[in-house]
Amino acid sequence: MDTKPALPTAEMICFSLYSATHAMQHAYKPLLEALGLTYPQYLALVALWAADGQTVGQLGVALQLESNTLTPLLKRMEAQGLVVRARDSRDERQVRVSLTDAGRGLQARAAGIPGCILEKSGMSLAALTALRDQVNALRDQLRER
Amino acid sequence: MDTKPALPTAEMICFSLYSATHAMQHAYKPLLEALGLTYPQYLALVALWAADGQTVGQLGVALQLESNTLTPLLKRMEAQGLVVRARDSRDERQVRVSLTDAGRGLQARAAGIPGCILEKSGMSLAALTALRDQVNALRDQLRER
DNA sequence: TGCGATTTAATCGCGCGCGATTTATCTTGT
DNA sequence: ACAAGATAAATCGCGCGCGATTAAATCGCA
Repeated sequence: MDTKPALPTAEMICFSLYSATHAMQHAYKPLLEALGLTYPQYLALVALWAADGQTVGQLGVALQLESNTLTPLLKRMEAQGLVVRARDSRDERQVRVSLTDAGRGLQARAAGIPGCILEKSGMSLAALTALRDQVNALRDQLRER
Repeated sequence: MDTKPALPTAEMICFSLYSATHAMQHAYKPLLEALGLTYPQYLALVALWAADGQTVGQLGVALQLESNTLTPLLKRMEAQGLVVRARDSRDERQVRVSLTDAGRGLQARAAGIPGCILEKSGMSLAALTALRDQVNALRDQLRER
């Protein structure tokens, strides 16, 4: 009654990434919904905690997302009171995204998340770091052709 | 004017998978749209090429997706004439998904895709296989807790 | 200075993913 | 044989991702 996941070799790497990403988001979900966040929203907050007041474009570079994804996401975060979006007075084309007190305040409440995920992964920090570097190398290869 | 992607250590593994998955789908896109397929539709076809006539649930196991994702996806593929969906006469709860001639015919036209992706990845088959196994191990760890 | 080219966000449309619920069918225990 | 429970797929709502397009602001260069 079982289905062998008998996918060809090259497809399996893609499927691995695909399903591992879903599993990762699934692992984050209970931790994040306690904070009222989705996974991409959390990634945006992490980027803003590291550097507040970034433009939409800079966030796009950091998160590898376009404005067509970021604009509605940031609007929802603004509606939640986590960030403020404002045109840059020096260059009105750009929109700067700044944390509110509530947005900054979430950093402390989210402090335990990385450790919790690390534990769920069942891997050592060294192994995860090595894996990360390989996955990043693959991603960068794919991006530049 | 650049943004350092200065994300904390544990987040970076997740972000790696997240962005590598997007990069992978981006790499597949031009190859797949020549066939009129999306990436999840292609994965479903690959699974059906390996084993035709699977139920929605079996496909869900193979692709790690639920019926709430698969049903509309398969309906779109049926509308394109790639598959047929039919209730199993032995157990009317189940729906079997079978390839049409057109769906089977795509296999030949898609034969070059894995090699093309392999080339774009810039990695050896051995390296990709090793990476796949590590990513699968991480995914399985995350799934079972 | 002025006008076309470029840059930046925003908008639109569509296809996923998935939590939660619903409907139809089958199984089980008595 | 029948009701209670279990199982399979479908439905609903919402938040991404992203290709394509649009609108506004800035830049470049004659």
